[in-house]
Amino acid sequence: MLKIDSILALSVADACNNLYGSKPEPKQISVQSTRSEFEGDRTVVVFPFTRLSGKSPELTGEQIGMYLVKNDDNITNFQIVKGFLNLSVSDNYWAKALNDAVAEKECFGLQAAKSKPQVMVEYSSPNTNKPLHLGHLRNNFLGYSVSEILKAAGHDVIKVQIINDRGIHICKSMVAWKLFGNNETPTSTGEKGDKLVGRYYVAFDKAYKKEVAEIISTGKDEETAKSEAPILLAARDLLHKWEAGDSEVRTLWSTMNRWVYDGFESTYKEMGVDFDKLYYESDTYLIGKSLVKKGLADGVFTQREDSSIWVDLSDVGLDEKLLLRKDGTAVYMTQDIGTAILRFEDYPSLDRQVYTVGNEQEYHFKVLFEILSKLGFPQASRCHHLSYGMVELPEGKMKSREGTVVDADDLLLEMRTSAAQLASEAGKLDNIPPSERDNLYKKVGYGALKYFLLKVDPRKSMMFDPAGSIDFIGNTGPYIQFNYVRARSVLRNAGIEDVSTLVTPSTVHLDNTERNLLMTALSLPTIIEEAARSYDPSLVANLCYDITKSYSRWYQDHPILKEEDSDLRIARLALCSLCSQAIKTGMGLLGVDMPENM
RNA sequence: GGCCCCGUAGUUCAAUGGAUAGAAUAGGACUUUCCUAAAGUUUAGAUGCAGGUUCGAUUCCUGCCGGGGCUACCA
Repeated sequence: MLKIDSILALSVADACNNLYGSKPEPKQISVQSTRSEFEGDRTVVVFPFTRLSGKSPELTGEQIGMYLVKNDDNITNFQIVKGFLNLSVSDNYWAKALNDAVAEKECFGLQAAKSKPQVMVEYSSPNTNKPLHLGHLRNNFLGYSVSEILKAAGHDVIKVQIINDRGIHICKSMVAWKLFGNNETPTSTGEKGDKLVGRYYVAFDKAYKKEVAEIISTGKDEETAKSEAPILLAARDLLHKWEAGDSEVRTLWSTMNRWVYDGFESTYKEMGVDFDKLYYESDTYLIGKSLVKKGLADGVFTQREDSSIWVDLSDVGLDEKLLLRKDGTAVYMTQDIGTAILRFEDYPSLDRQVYTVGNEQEYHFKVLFEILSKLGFPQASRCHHLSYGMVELPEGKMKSREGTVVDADDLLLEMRTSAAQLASEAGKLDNIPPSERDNLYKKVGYGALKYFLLKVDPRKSMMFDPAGSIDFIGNTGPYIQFNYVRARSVLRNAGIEDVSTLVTPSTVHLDNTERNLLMTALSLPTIIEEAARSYDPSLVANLCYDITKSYSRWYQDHPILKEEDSDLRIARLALCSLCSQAIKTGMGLLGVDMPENM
């Protein structure tokens, strides 16, 4: 929806009112881009107005078209094709639209900061026993991008994650490290902390299975063997000591967690994502427990005879859900209630929370939001589960047991080296000072990866083929970067310091290709709004591609610097500036850095 | 069994109920004395099946077929 479309919608409503005595419903007025094979810029679908006119679509279009040309200065001409009214918009209007957008410079497309409600976006929230993998990359890029998009749309955004730092799984790594670790540390081995701890988690599993097999071979059944394996008992013992606050256990726990956090931190830094605040499960699960007990006292929850506590959601079409075990220990939901409410207390003006979590947890979040609602939080109805699909490999889901997990650090490294290799093969390195090369490889390699993961509708599961690697040509991040670089190069060669000096005279006539390019670039503000409303970065990614594709086609046969008509030259430089700015802003919202040379 | 999501060119992705369903890639044919060829031009190729709603359906409704997920006192 462009500005011109809102103007046209009003004019069309006027036309109907004057011609037929009543206005159509706003949503019946549909304005879209005119298909390139027809003359005109914007197209109004006239079918909905035939009810008002009582005439054929052609005749109705004819009458509205004539009215518009006569009464709206922006419209110079019209044509009817079937039930479609194709309108030609004046050169004057396009020149002004171009000038207005260029004058906004880097603010084009953005709304005033913090002009809309405060939103919290949670993303990442990994398990501290496993290094980050491809699925986390989608999660992180998505959460980061949605945060940036919400900011661009005017929201005050707080980026957070919940760190799952407590429970039996952590104790397993701790046991294994105590048994087999020989006091290794990330410093002593030179290994990333998350990888080191992940290795001991695997070591636990291996030792556990071995013990289970041994017990079974002595004649016991599998069930018994699984619950009696000494290493598991040792892990449980650690958990009890942890909960009792045993200082030795707590020290080891915080030491090993520190290793993991440091490892994650370096990966986050590499990915270019960040957080404003971190929440730890070890801090929130007790809050959750007390809130559940309070809810019980307030009559929101119910207690069974075995003393377990439940919430009954059958009134909203869901089931009963356990909130506290009969032994009084917390479940996942307990902690999430505690975390959510703690956040509302931490940020009193928080309008809603957005949870970036895989789609297998849709039910969980439905339940969580219902519970928050029952507890009297009006924000609950605006909370949103940003539910995304899995990243699948050609052979199916990633499975750590089968060793098909695509490690995040490995993939980032691979993207960097592929970018380096391609740059060198294409002979691009002469333009790039050696000191800037690594930085460029990151921009291009990570740009390819982020764009690849974000251009797909988040809700859909997507395919990644490790053997095929991610492209750098075609509909890719580097394609967009490359055209940005060319556009920037033109502006540099033209010696344009301040783009707001590029004022296109109102008499300049832009051809079809140019007007289409302009219209595409001008849709950035609306697309950002839509993307914010639907929590969908793919809309922004697709627009960046559309602009780039149009730009690249146009660039091919429209000289800019060599254009002799000085007014037209200014208009083209302005277009060049607007497109490069729109692309840079859009890609920035995806977390993709744009190089100035490549 | 119940509930939810998804089926579009060989492949990976698009398409507020609108015109002849768009791209990319892989295949065929081309373009470089010209602002960065990681580019551009051109050719060929798809809505799972069957109904319904209406001026018009990839989109909305029903059934079927196929794929995935959820349905734990796991996280």
